[in-house]
Amino acid sequence: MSRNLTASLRKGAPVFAALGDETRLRILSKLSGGGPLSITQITEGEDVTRQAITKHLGVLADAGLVRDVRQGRERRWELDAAPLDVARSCLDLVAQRWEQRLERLKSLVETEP
Amino acid sequence: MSRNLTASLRKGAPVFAALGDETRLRILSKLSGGGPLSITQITEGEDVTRQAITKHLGVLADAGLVRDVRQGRERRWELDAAPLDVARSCLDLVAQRWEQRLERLKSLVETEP
DNA sequence: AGAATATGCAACCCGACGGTTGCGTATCGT
DNA sequence: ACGATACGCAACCGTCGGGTTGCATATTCT
Repeated sequence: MSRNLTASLRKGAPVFAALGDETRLRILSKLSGGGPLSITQITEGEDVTRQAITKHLGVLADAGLVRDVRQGRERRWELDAAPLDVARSCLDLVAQRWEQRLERLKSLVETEP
Repeated sequence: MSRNLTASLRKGAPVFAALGDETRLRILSKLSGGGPLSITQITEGEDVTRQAITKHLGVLADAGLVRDVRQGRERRWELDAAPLDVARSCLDLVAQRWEQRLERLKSLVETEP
């Protein structure tokens, strides 16, 4: 049970690390909105270089959050939402235990006159 | 709506960044389990220095994930689950849009003979 | 073929991060 | 009062992350 938590946390860390950058979150946002986008398309409107975006995509890909599909001379990227669920369940576990603890504390206080 | 997304992402990033470290996740795990713990208590069992733990606690505190209560010569730390909800809703927004997109794509394919 | 477009690769810069060590200060226990 | 305990502060270090620039390669278009 607590082992489950620890394991979940270890899996969650890399995903969170990948999510812990505003630029990368914006990239995910773009990908969640439209279809698969090419690197230059993703770079459009961003205030960093295409190379920077490429690196970010690499990080996201390592975390499994995104995958690429080569198509001629361009390389289109699309979202893979699976790790998002991993991250969410990770958050749930911590939050859940925290709630439980508060609950226990609450009932403990309430029984005390 | 899309503005809502961007704002949510900007709020989420620091939280994710704070969560993107295994040691910090373990700290949160410890805090979610028991009551408020002192720094030395948190350090116990960890393979890094007390100072390192102190720094991690600082990062977590900056993200609002944790707060401290001074108590005599010791400083006890407890979880604040609010940012976890922020992070979760952030994930939800991205995942939700992604699901919607898949849904639209699916129905589009299905109507196409 | 030749220009334009889309991307890859590698070197380099710099600041932030994770971590340690050394020492000082405050508080508790006896 | 005095030792032990809990913590803070500051300097220092190696590494990694985000970013850029320059140049090479592949594909498309006309």
